[in-house]
Amino acid sequence: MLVTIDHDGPTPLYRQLADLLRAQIADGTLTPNRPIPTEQRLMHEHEVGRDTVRKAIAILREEGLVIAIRGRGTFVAPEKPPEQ
Amino acid sequence: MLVTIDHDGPTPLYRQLADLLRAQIADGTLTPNRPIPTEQRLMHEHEVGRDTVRKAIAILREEGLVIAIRGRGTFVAPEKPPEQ
DNA sequence: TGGGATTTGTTCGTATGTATC
DNA sequence: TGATACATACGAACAAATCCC
Repeated sequence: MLVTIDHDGPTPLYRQLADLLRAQIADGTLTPNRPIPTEQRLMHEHEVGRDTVRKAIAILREEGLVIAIRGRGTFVAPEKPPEQ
Repeated sequence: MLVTIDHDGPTPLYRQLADLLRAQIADGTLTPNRPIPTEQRLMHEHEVGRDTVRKAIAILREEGLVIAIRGRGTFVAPEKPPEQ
């Protein structure tokens, strides 16, 4: 993963991180029913605070892309059946 | 609770909110040793920012009406014994 | 059975930047 | 200039659920 967070740009960090994770779900780097990195890992990998990580994940949760379970982790949502 | 915050009037929002909460303590809507609504709840209920909520609560803290505890909440101060 | 580690959830504390009036 | 107000960002403490030995 070469995509990084721009700590200086105008785009909020939490939105950049949400975009990054969303892209990883879209391209298969993160797969359905499997956990995404923990908040701690995301904090350290991207050098952001927990607040930023949680805001990013909150966006993905609202979008239905991930499901967070206390004590277990946050998982990529099951694949949505193709709508017709 | 019908009292609302006037977002357009001349009175600062944080002072309106402080007045509102103080009134709720006075009339028993908020009771001693019990938590007042969280910052998040106050933000959403009154449609103001966190900054405004915290400024309002800061006033009540200075007045000794509430006590804030990190990780727990903000509580109406114990009843003051009648002074004689 | 128990206890510690992990992980997400909640809440207040603090600082900075921007915009508006 | 200063006060008001919101958004962003990091921290700290506590709570609850889960996992593992």
